[in-house]
Amino acid sequence: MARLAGVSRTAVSFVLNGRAEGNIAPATAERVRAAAEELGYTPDRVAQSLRLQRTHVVGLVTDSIASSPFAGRILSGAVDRAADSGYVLVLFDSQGRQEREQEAVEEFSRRRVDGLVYAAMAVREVTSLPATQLPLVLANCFDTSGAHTSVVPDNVTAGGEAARHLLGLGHRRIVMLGGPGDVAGVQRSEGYRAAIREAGLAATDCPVIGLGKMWSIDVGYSGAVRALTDSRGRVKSPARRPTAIFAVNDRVATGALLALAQLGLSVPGDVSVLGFDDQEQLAAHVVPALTTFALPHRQMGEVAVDRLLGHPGRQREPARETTVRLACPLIERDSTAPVPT
Amino acid sequence: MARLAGVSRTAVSFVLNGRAEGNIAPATAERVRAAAEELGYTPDRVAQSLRLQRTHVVGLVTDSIASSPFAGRILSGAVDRAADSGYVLVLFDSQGRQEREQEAVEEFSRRRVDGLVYAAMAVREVTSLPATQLPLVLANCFDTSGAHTSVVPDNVTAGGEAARHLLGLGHRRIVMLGGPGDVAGVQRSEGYRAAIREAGLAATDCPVIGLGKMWSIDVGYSGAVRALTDSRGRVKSPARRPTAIFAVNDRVATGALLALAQLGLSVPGDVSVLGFDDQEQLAAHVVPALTTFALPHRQMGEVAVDRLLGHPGRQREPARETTVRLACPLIERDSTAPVPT
DNA sequence: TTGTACGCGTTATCAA
DNA sequence: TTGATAACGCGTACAA
Repeated sequence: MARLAGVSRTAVSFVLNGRAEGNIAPATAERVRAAAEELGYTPDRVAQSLRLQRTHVVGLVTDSIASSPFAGRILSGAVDRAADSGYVLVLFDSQGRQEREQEAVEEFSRRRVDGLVYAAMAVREVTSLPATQLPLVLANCFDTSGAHTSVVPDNVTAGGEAARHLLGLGHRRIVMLGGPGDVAGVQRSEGYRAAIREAGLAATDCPVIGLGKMWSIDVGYSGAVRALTDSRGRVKSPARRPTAIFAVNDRVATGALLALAQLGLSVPGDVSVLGFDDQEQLAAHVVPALTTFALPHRQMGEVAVDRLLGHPGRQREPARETTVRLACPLIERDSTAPVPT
Repeated sequence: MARLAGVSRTAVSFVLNGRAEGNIAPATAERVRAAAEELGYTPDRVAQSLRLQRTHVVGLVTDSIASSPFAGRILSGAVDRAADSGYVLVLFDSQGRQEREQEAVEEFSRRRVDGLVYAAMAVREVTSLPATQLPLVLANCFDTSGAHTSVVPDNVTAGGEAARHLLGLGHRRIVMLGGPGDVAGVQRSEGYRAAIREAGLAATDCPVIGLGKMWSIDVGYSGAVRALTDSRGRVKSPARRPTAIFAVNDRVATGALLALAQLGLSVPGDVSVLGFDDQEQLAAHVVPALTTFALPHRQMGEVAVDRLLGHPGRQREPARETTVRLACPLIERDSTAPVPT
């Protein structure tokens, strides 16, 4: 390369790194650029990494990219932001096997990645973090020690909003399908209960029905059937049945929709259904389309690498809090309506 | 490191790379290992890469990890197999913007990745592949030129199996919901039609109802309503309505389930529903659970990197075909049954 | 069996 | 303003 332009390697390096100004004669710089263009020359990142002791690589390790329909969004958010800063993202998925996570981190360490993000596919407290000296930020999970900055969805606030939304529509007999059971569940139901209490309603009128910890469509289906039928299996009378269902997630809500259809009840005519997650391919497409809360997955990926890379977070304030809680905006669609009179 | 063990760098390198045998005195080798252990020393991959001119990195670029509920499986399959061979996977997601793909490939090239896999999230023909000298294999897509080896699901065979499964249960009035519309659709309907024809049935008894190209739940819902009701909006009589529905994917099948529930028809009592994809969190959890065809996403990721890395594919034969077609096994669950008599 | 010296492709220092 | 030269941390001929 240097040969072709008839200049020194130093000159080439300066020009290509934008430090030509004031160091290299404009004519020389131009010759260098021309030669680079002609040869398709481009600095070798490996050599650069060795020399600079910075790889411009961030490692992302996750407990399972495959198990969640959302995983993609946090990944692509992270990849995107990394790319914006000239970083590249290397991925490892432990399939939930802890020891593999440790190995992955060690491998990443050998590869001299500049930082690590640990992403959980279901929000949770992570108990045993891989040991490492590298900068580490947590996405969709947190450690109680608070040693690392972590970015998570604000489930409890959204849970409260759920209650207030339904209350605002006039509903007074609401059931929440799926209570505590995982971290997201305890947070959502906590916010929900608090808001119900604040509104002066009895917890017995607005019960939280536990659904175990597997919140799938079929579970939502049978939960809804239980909430809407009496002991003889008949649909409860309008005066006794709930007028609204707050489902802990969109899959449960979908199960409820299925049950409602089979029971001959209309949504939102007879009962309103409120979901959570704004699950792709589901929430917006079910019939009727679900009113729900959007989980900021993409944003979590973005903010995580922003923090890691030292961007103040693209917010006004440098924001040094160790845990950043992202809002879950309410997406109003067709499954909720004022209480039938 | 060499200092601590009191040996030369050569010795360290030999020992750590398993070339000690016959070159290094066992005692020395042991001292080296001990020292490495104590220091937590591990060879620097960056320096290694530079020296060996091999990075042990494979780059994966995709049109969109986020848009598909399956993406994760092909990713994690790829990551896994890469890890098995001491490779690491770097990820880029173009969000469908072509020019970004080219940039990504160039960046990967600068980073000296050892190979590339291009993964599409919906099976399709890829028209403009990023230009590159690097070894490249295609996952879930193909180029007509056949210049690259590509690994794809065998949709047409599965389409035929769908017809034969339903036919075998005695069904004679079947409707396929969602015909051509994307590549997967043309392939599935092609196999389906051929099998119907082979069975000697008239295409008019087993029509394929087009559903555009967005195969979502709501689309399946209205498609099913159309197929099951007459012009006055009443449910067709048992003698006239189809006894089975073959949905082009599980979301469409789910829409059909929703419609059937609202129309008061039971599944599989009145009509059988057959899906496609075995979509995670959906097919197995809908009520009733869907009989469907599993898309071999994880396997596609695995095979793609196997091919890339030169493993003959872990099959008996070296198998040099340029396109490997992976089977989509039928998963029998509860939504299909013999035709009602 | 062990150690020396070189090169991988950069960037950075410093003298010219 | 430019051009040698020295690292960065490794692997490996080749000499000892």
